[in-house]
Amino acid sequence: MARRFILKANKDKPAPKELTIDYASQLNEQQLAAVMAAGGPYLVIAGAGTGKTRTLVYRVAYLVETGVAPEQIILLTFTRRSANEMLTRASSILDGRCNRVRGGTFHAFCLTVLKEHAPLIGLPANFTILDASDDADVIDVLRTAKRYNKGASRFPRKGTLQSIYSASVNRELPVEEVLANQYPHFLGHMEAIQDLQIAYEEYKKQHGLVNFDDLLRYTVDLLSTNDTVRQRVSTSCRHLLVDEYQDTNRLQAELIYLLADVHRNVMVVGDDAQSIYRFRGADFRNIFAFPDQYPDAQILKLEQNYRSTQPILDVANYVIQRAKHKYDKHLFSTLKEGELPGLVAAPDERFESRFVSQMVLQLREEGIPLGRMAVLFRGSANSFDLEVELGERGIPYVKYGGMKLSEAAHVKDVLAYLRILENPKDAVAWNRVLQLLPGIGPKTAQDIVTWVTTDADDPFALENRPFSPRYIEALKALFGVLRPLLKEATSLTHEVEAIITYYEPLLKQKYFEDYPKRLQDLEHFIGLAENGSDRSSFLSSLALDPIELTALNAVAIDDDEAPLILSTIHSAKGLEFQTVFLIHALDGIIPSGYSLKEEESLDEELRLLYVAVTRAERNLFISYPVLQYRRHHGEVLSKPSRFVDNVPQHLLEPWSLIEEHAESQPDSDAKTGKTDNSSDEAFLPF
DNA sequence: TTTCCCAAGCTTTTT
DNA sequence: GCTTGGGAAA
Repeated sequence: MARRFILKANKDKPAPKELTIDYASQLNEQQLAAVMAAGGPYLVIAGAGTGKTRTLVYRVAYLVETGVAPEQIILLTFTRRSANEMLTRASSILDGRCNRVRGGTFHAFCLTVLKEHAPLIGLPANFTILDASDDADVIDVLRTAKRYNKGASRFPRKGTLQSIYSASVNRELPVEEVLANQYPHFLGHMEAIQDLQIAYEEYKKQHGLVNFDDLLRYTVDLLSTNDTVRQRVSTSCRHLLVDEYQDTNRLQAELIYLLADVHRNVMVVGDDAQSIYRFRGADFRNIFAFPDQYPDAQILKLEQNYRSTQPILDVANYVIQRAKHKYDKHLFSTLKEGELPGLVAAPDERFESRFVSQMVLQLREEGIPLGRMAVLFRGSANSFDLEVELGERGIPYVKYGGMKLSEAAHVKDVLAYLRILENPKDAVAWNRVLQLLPGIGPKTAQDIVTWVTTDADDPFALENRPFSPRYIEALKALFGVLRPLLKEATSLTHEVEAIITYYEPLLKQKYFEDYPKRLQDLEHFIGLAENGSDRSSFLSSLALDPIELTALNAVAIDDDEAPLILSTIHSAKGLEFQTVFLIHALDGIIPSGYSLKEEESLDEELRLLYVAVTRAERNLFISYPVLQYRRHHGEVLSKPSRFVDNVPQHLLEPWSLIEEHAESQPDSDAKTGKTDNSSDEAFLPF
């Protein structure tokens, strides 16, 4: 029988200093309860726009003010962007005292733990982090080596294998089950897939390679098997704050549990109606399992929405109640009045883009800054047409969720050289670098990688090596650049410059059509390296927090005014905007065509739409093109998203677009039944 | 073994 | 449209 011992307050202790922040006046009752909560486990259920971020920010400040050492507070979030934002806000309300609070993604946190304890789990301290495509490349090398690609029936491709293994780690399920659930057509290859996985795990360990999943998994392994380390790490995080708990997967929930081992001061915040990472193993049921995991957990709720007007919330409420799995949510706002959200039927994609750009300009005229408006969409390709239009009209924008700088082939090439310097056993990097040389293909690269990564003293030794004259000069040139950089400690900037000087001719040869554009990216890259501290953290931060390619260009275009935001719905999570445009609201896009088979994934698409709608504060436009271009079919009549179709007109007002000077109305398609005389109209001058 | 060319297949969301 | 796999020439 466990006993409880009550520690009495120390009467002699000086009274706590007065709090600098007047919490009661800045927070509502529910928020205040969460902010001033004592230690122990808490589950905070917070609907969209109810001040979740605000609550976390004040909680951090409150803890610091009441004497918790800032570095013992850990704020775990989903993106580095939101962690930074929260910590900046906390620091600003508390005159910088929150500066040393630790915050970041699960992955980044795990990285710091692993860097410190790498040897304990058989990893070299200079291990490299693989992004998803590097990870797939490792798998591909082994897949080819084992000749699985030669079989009679189709074997999964590298990317598919990567997803299979990743799902198995994140959901803590055997590969067998992942195959049965998601890839039944590959069940015939089960043994080969399992065998390949063993080889793959072995290969990664041998070459000091760690993928995103490994960061989580190794940390959980380390903390659950090593009591000393667990207690030490847990003690160093006296207060755990976890944002977006509905998007954690089993592994992450387990990690939190281990981190809270010593003190159980863990506050998780989330909204089950906003869970949108099922594809990555997230399970919104985690949030309901929390009280089972922590039987003494207290449940707090934030219910009042401060973000949006009631008409916007009415649409959100209407939408979410269509879910098969019902949510106990009904958002209400203090802002009763507001514009009715619009459902814009554009004749085609061009019209939709013109509508958005014109409306953006009009609203800017009315005084709304560009940076307070956002265009959201399901997949990053959905905004291509709009991007062209914005470019033509000279409207600056940043796009989140598109191509990342570090995903561009030429940047990956340069990163590969750096990775070799960091970890000379990094076989993926070697492979990439070697295959850039004329005369070296997959086979030769493999052979060279073997001898280069097994020689402990000097990877660049050529004596007794079975090289061929076909490529030896090129190889010597490569080694000639890398060897001095590896031997002598120089600055990161110098390394990057030396590498780019060497790489430039190769770049010119490989991409002669658009090589100046790529060279420009590399110039940006040098700039980043100049700001980066050391090579190791530069590489890992690029892997864990890749830089949006358009962000760099947008800064170049205009640095006076914050640009318009273009973002996938996923990347817009947790953010809010004065005006939101949701474009391409089509059946097959949102909900995505892939989700139609399963009720559960269909629900997730619905939650995604819910997230998009609840980003808006004042104006919301949902638009879709009536004619859609489809690759093999040409122009096709599309179906508006089933989620917004048939929303009563008093909630979502139909708009139609009329060409200026045109006599006749554009084809109002009878099937949609939307364009009638009561519709609002927007004019599109040329 | 590399490299070049052509056909076929796939194509969401992210750390 | 872009990657991947196969086949053939160098």
